[in-house]
Amino acid sequence: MSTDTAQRILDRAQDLMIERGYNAFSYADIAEVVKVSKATIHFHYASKAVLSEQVVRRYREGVMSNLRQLSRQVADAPARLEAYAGYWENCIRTNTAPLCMCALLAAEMLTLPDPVKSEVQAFFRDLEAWLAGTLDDGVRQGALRLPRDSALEAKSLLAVVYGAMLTAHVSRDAAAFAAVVGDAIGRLKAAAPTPSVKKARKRPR
Amino acid sequence: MSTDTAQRILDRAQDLMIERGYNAFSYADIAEVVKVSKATIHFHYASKAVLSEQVVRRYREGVMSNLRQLSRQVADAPARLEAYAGYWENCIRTNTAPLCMCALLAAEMLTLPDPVKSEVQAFFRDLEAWLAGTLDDGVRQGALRLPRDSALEAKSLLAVVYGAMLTAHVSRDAAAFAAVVGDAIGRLKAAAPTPSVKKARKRPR
DNA sequence: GCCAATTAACCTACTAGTTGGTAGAGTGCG
DNA sequence: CGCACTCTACCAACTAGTAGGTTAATTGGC
Repeated sequence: MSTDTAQRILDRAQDLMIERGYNAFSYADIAEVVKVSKATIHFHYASKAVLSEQVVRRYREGVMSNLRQLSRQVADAPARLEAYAGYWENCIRTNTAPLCMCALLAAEMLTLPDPVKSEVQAFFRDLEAWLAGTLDDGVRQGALRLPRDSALEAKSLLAVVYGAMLTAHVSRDAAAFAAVVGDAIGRLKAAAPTPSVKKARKRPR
Repeated sequence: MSTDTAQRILDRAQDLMIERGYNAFSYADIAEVVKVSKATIHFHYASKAVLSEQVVRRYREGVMSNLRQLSRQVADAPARLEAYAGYWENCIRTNTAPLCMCALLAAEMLTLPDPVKSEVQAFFRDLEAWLAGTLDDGVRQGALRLPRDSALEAKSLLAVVYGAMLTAHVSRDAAAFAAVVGDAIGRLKAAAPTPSVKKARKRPR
């Protein structure tokens, strides 16, 4: 079935882009693994730019969908941030994905085709907004205390997570990632802490 | 003169690697600008791996030399950190170098030749050590107060700087870099601040 | 229900251009 | 001379992308 082939091409392209970014993968790489000819890839995706754009768009939508789900499932804002950080710590530790695809693409920004560039920008815009929203939730819950406004704190947290991801990637040190990001989140917790496991009263909104 | 050609090749290779990283520049790109043939580049640098390794090594040595000089010239640790951050803020704002070359190479890590990989690792090792040293200086001077040990704080600061660099690069927003990094440094300043210019007593070790 | 036309999906074989790298022939200088 | 350096001319392998043809399923007219 065709849908299947198109999906499998997209899947493998994503794998390759997570591993190598934009400049270091080729149609031939995909063709080899998916067991189709390069022409088939061109049939489904007119150009490398189009294929890459769709990969990043789907990646972004997937991430944002997961984050929205996380927001629904974990009301407590600090716990939600820790779950987010924990996800990446796990990816790094198990080498599932040692780096967020968009961190890699961000570095390659100047060499990306415009549509891909836009998707990467959208990714960080959305992620930063989610972080800011979660920080606001935490303030409303009385579980977080922000030294600065949530917009700046979200930018800072985003920077810490992606910077820690990058440096941990270089030294292959998942523990360093966990320590740095854990510390950054811990700093935002309200001074009077919920003593570990005592669940904050669950309350809609 | 040959030295001159070799130098010019190295210079231009560095420019290209700062702009595009490892995977998106070619011998032809260099040859065109330096006005020599590709064969000449191969005469001076046997392979792309060797050339890149030397570029990164020189870059690293240059950066570390500048940082040591900064340590000598600016005794006050917070001011030293701010000078370091200010350097990058300027690079980003004026688009001199919108991203540290090693940030880009860190993202490309999995596709780098081994010798280049090692150089990138050495870069971050050295930079982190310099930051830790500066933080220690600040504590000794009474100008900084670290919530955690200097090794972890250095890792955190490194992550903030490189993460902010990456995200600012995506959104082309030097102000965001300055705000995030400035905040991170500000947080480390001792609660009772030296009122701006009062120099801490200079004391060897 | 049957046959012709169309279409989606895929192929092989190719293009033009680029990649890193090499061979070997100058060139100019001490 | 011999040596350091640079060149032209080439290579095989790879790049994204194209041309043109082959299936097999789907559609529409009768």
